[in-house]
Amino acid sequence: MQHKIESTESNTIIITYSDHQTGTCKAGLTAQQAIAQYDAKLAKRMVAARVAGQVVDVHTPLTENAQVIPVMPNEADGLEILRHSCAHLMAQAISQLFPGTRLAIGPVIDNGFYYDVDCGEQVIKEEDLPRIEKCMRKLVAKQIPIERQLISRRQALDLFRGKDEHYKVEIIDQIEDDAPLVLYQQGEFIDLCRGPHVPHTGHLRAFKLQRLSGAYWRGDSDKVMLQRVYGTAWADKGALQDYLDKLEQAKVRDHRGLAKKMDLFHLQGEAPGMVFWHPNGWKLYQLILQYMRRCIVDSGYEEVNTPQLVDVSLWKRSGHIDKFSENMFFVDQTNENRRYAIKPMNCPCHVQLFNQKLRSHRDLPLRLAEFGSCHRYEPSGTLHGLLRVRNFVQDDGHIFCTEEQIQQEVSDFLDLLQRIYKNFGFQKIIYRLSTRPEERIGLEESWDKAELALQTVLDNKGIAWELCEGEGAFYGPKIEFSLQDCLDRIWQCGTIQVDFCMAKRFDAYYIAKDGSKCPPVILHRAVLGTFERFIGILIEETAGLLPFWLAPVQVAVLTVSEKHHSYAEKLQEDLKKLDIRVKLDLRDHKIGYKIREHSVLRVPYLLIVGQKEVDTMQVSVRTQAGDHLGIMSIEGFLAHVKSCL
RNA sequence: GCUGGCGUAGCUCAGUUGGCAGAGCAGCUGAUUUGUAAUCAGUCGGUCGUAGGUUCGAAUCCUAUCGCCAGCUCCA
Repeated sequence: MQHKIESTESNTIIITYSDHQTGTCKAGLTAQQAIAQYDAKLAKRMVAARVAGQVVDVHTPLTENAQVIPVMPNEADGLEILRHSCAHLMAQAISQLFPGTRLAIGPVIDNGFYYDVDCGEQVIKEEDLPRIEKCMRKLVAKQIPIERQLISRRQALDLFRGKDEHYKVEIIDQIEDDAPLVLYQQGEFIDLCRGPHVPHTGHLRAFKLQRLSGAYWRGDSDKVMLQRVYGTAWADKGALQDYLDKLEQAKVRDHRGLAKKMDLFHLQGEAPGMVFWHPNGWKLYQLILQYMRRCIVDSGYEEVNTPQLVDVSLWKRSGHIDKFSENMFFVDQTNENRRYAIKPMNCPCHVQLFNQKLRSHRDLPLRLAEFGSCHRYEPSGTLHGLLRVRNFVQDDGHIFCTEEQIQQEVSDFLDLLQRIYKNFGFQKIIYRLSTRPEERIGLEESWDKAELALQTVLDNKGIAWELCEGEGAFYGPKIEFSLQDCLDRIWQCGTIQVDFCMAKRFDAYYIAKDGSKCPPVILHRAVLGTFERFIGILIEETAGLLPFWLAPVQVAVLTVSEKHHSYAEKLQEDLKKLDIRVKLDLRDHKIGYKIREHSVLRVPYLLIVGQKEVDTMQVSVRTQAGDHLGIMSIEGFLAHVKSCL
């Protein structure tokens, strides 16, 4: 189907190229033809055109004077089009190989694309992916033209109903706009799509299907589950290979593998989602905890500790039983005929602490902190190493304050958080504001106030943030502070949540200036989030090469032979006295063997001790990265370490 | 929880069509006394995740179950 060519007053229009040269052409010429006048090679390789700033298909006819720039496959817009077309190509191949397949959606994602399909009884297996790829390549070789068509809503509905494509029908039904719908056709394959697309399948040269998974139709777990096929696509084979190599490299940073190598922790089936910390891992954990303890004390918090098992009556009152019980563990103590909940959060207990005294406005803000062990029953399919567990400790805290104090407290918290993340070496923090969810407690006007307060602080600090509508906690909106793992998956770590509800539920109040009783606002906040997740991310961020201050073992002393043992032992004692975490390796192995082993364990510094060092009372220093720092005195080594901190 | 895949020695992994459970590393023993990412030899080690079933015979086929992996839903 051809585009309708609008008549123009003059038959000739002026086009401007990317280098600001101008030319003329007949109205109705396509963007590609216009580019071809200027550079035929470019026109052949272009995947789309930017006409007057709008990205459109190459076949789009030009109707008025405009700048016309080719969109090439290696630029961002071009790649996106390429990937989108690749999703269609894959859907075409799947439709051929799995007759009766119904298509849902096939969008572009970071680095690639996916398509959700419903093959009825047929199951796409991992081993089918090469088959689908092969079919795709055949379609590529045919250079099938990809044609755009405009179609009325009625025609579209008839078409897709006729094909029994009920997902497409549902999508069309939900498009409110009365404008004509856009179809793209390549060979026998037709899909509803906004486009633009590459002009023919021959442009899709570098792609790979990656994995399969299930995905609910419209992301709703009550709806049918579709089969999702993921793929990646690039401008050329080199870029594709670079990306695949990068993925392999990233997997080396996976904290689960590194934890094994570094002997940090393990998980086992009898305690799903709960961590067995090994000595090295627990050292790291404690170092971070002690650091956080110093930070919060310096920031005006008081540390407390509260029970892990609390009678369900308290959780009924807090609202957790209503809104959160699916995520809670319970303990039935039958000989007492009592039911306890294992705490999923510390907040209700902190309110109990607040309530133990009559509080004055002069006591506010009251900042309570707790490194309390919490348990949450997370669905089994969501558990993921340290990044998603069922038993965790947060660097949790609750600030009891007045409404007027919210902004200052949130602002101070953000400063603290940014300082701490920087100290751990994180550059990229993702800020998200999550607003009221459907399941919630509290008054609408309280939510209005709380959401506004958080947004104001973010804006005042000039922070770029995303809005996550409906994703707040049941008791209040929150700012989430997220970090990314080795595969760029986003994990929420820190958070600050405004809560106007919890205090009222527990009749918590303070005496205001005018003598009246007022419920305090409670700010729930955590900088790291959970130690578990934070450590997982930290390991991936550093690829296990922890900064010196966090290395479980900071220095290993390795002897060349038995003759050097007593000197090495003395060295160990001296370093211990200086609070350096040191390990001595006197085993009967060659020095290369010992170096390899401690390098794998990611020990930052290896001190090699042989005859030369014994004679001169020095050490030979090697870094984990394999750099030789030469032979130096202990003092010289310590000075070097200090200079690197 | 859902979909798909996987589960074999401490670790990383082979194991063909159903036919005696394997390798490398680690461990242990011995030799070796070593100079910057794996010294040599010998040796130990497994109810093949668990429970049923089919079969003359199951790591292999079937069913259930637990766990893990990827994604979905959910979430720090």
